[in-house]
Amino acid sequence: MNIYDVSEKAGVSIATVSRVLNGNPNVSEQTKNKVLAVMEELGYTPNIFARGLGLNTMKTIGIMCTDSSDIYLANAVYYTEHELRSHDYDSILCCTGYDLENKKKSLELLLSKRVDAIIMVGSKFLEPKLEDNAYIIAASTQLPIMLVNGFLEGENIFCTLCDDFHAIYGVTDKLIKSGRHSLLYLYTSNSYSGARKREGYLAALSHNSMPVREQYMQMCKKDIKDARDTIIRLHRDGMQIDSVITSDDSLAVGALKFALLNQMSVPEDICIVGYNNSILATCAEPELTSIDTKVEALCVNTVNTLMRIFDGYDVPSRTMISADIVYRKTTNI
Amino acid sequence: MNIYDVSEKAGVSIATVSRVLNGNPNVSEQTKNKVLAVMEELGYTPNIFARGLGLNTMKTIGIMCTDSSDIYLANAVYYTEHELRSHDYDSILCCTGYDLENKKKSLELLLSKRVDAIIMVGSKFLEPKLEDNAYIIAASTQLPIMLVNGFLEGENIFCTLCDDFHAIYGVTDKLIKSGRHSLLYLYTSNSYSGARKREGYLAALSHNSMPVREQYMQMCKKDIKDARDTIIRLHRDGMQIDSVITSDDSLAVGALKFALLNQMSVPEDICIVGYNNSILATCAEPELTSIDTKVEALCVNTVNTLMRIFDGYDVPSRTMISADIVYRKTTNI
DNA sequence: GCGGCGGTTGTAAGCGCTTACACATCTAAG
DNA sequence: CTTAGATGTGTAAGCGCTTACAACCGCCGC
Repeated sequence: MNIYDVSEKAGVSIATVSRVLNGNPNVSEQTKNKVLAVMEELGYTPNIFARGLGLNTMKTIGIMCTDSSDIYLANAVYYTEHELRSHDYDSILCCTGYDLENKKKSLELLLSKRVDAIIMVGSKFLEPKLEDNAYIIAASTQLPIMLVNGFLEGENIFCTLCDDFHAIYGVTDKLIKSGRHSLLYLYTSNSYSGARKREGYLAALSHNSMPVREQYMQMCKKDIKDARDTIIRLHRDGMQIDSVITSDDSLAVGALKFALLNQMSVPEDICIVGYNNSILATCAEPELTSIDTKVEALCVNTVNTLMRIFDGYDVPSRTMISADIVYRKTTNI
Repeated sequence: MNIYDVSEKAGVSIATVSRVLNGNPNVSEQTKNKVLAVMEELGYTPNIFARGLGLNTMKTIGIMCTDSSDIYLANAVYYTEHELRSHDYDSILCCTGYDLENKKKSLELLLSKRVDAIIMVGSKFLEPKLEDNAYIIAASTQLPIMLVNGFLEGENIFCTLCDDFHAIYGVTDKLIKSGRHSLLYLYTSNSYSGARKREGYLAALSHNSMPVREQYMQMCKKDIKDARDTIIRLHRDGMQIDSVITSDDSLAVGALKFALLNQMSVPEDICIVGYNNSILATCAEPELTSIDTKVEALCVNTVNTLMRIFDGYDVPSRTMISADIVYRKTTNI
């Protein structure tokens, strides 16, 4: 079943059929209808490979995601895919994991699939090798590389960022102003976005003339138990803690478990702030104050920027979207 | 940059280059190495479209998922993608939503992409129209349709199911045996898997000679608050409840919130059982007893079955994987 | 009556790859 | 020494589509 079958049955040439297929205006209304009718009748579907061969594009975008089972990233993938589809683009999903070698392989795979652009979700972008990779792609192909909440500078690299700095700055500042002075910052990774959050925390301390104490910035796994145990350990070592600011809701839940074990009341004895405003925030008891990072807006902007690039417009290489603080029961600020 | 450039530079014919590309054994070690060296030097990447044109396959599987932002489905997509990749297949992700018209469009899109099979995740499979669609595909193409925890009968339709019946039967039975007699079953949808769970609940009642009371089977949205409010309403109307069995962890969390509001102690006054053993189960306080539905095993089995189909083996059209009850703090059975 | 001009359609040359078949070598058995 | 068979390589015909170019038609103005 190919274009010849259609052309034969419709009594026209394959060129005409192809024109109808591509919405070329140089076809009389009459012929067009006839061809369309035959296509319908035969249930004809154009062969995407042949088409791609000629056009050398497949209207397909590669999505690289470190871990699509992560709640936050799953949402990002979902919204990205959704928005792409509304623009008539498909996506090939590539879950790379955090291993650099795998990322590189995924990148090559997407390139070999002749995707029209690559959207990266959840990469850390502080790893020199990955930077190299992104640079190499951007340089060797004209492929736009879109980073969702990541940052790299480069010819064809475009970033849509959440304003993590001001989000963390905002809550930290409010907590301090409300009288808190032992603020633990618990984070999971040294990603670009992670670095911005950390800066926000530090800036708030500094603007309030509070000392920076290294042990009050602790890294742990993105895991409820690991977060809980980290705080338990710190507490046992005598650390005073009246607030926990985290880089992910799961850590905040860990903090909540710690408070429960120690019979500390939340938010009186200890304030807890989550991040990403995921379902964990409303699942927790009491419900978590959390930062809404506007995943959907981030993804929509990323895709729209990409579409503008395809259309030949100049676009800013960097867009910042501000986050919201969602106040719930784990703070009284 | 194409196969001709490589063949010329290597001083061989394009056929030889193609053979090297495809691992055809009829190439001398010497020539092969020369060709590989030239490819490397030129940074040659075969054009996937041309390849697809010749082979009429792209080693790509379409994944249809109703909502990849759902925790359970995100996991399923993740494992499926992962397993496919380990078999050297790519996936095109299509989030269809629950609208039938969209599902149909997604189906057509995947077909037009010439995917080699379709894996459906999270479809309800009780909707007549969708069945029709699946039947049409299965009949009109030779495309295998793989259902992850869904059930349809048809020529090229293969299902990997979680044994939801025995999972729910098991907990319900244990609860009854431990003395509970007012067991509320809270569920979200009338999917195939949902129907099996319900049957499990009913069977357990019946085997313990307990009456079936319609109002003890309640449907609500997959949403913490909606579940909570549903139970609050029932309770206010005077319903006795000493156990809540749910079809999703989020509903169980809702039940937990109800218990908290009513100062009922868990599990003494009320036992609560979740489903899917998601992160919500360990996020909740107390942690939820939940059913581990073995998503990974389900997905791995689905992909492996597909690979066997591709290799020409006969495979069962239906595989059942048993679920585990993970005992935590919301039950004392 | 003729050239020219839109509008419409057809012809044929790719796009980059796979692969059946043909052909050339070389080996080993008869 | 011949020859069947194994082994390695090349030729060329697709795969189904796009599109530049050519060709045709009817119609206009001169």
